[in-house]
Amino acid sequence: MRERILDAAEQVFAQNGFAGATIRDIAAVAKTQVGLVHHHGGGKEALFRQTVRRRAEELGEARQIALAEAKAAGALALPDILRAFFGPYLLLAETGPQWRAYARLVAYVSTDPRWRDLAAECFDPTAQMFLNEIATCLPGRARGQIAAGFVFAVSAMLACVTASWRVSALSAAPEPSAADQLEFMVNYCAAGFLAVPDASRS
Amino acid sequence: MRERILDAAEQVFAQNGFAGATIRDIAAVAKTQVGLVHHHGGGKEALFRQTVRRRAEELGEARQIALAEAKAAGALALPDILRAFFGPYLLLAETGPQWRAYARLVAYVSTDPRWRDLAAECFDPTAQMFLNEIATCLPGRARGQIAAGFVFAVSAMLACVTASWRVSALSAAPEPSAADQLEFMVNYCAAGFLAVPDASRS
DNA sequence: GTCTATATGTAGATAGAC
DNA sequence: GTCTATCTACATATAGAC
Repeated sequence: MRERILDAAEQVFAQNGFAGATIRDIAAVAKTQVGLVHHHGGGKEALFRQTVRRRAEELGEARQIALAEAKAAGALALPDILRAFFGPYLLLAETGPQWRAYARLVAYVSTDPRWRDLAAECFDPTAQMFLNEIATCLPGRARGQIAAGFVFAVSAMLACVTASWRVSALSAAPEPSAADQLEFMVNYCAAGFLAVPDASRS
Repeated sequence: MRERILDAAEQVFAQNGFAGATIRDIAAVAKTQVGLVHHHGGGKEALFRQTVRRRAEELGEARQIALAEAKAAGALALPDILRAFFGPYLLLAETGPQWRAYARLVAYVSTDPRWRDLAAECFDPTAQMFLNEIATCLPGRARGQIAAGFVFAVSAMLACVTASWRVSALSAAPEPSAADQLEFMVNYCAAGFLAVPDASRS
């Protein structure tokens, strides 16, 4: 039951945001009662935090494994690092709508200062790990610039999933495959990072 | 009075999203009554649409003027186009918190399918104009790829404004000046666009 | 146009039977 | 653990006096 409620909560929160979601909607999706959602979820806010945390853990682990595998395969270049970051999520996003909906949740959490602590708890450890790898590929760049480039890359990835309908509307083109999206993002962001001027040579 | 209500609505909507905002909050910020907000705004949804439209028009005009001025100054290169797109907003964002809050509103509208028509109405005309200019700089690239790169650039700009606190948190660096942010984004996105492979030469 | 008062619905949360 | 019934608060919206 607990799992079913979390699944339902995730879907409703992703679709409507925190304020727009209602316990009643969640109960309806989970085919259960309002009281049970409270019983298992511990209130609306606690339920929200649980849903974000649950997938953040799984995704963070997949990314760290992908990074470790890329490292084992040889010296890490910038595109390899980005692929290890983007790839696991795009793979998961293909497994079903739940992981696609999660992108909206992450976008929601990572731009709202209200969830600052949740974002820090769920996303910062993995982010710092990738930031360190990127920094070793780009010696001489200021840490702030690398962090800015990384936040751009994350927002691009989220836009890729949450706003693909806008890309289609603007270009009258069909949606590309996940593999094409991955290569596009890796190329775009790697080039963007390399364009950051080296602060130590000026 | 109407202006004061729109100002208040914009602030509250940007801070809490559509569902999280309440007419009561808006009335309180505008220092007026709930009934008046309905009277002038025509209901919550109509009020929301008005707030988004009002600034979209002003921003779109500023961008088109910047583009025309850049064109008059000589041949348009990719960084010139991006500067004409990013620059006007970053300038406005420095004039006060209202324009900074607007970035959250735009991010909200442009990722939620519920506001699809509003996004199309407010943002597409200007977007198409810039897409066309970018396309002439990048002959041979598929329109879909250019649109994807453009959506990335927009999301990066929004992230720059709405998630600058996350950049600071990740890097322990102070926030850069608006001029530095502009140059960073122009460099990053221009390089990203140029990395898109030419579909006509394969 | 402005304000008070109110109608109507629905939110989150809980109490208590089984 | 599960379900029904209900409490309390606050949401949008409107009616009607001034």
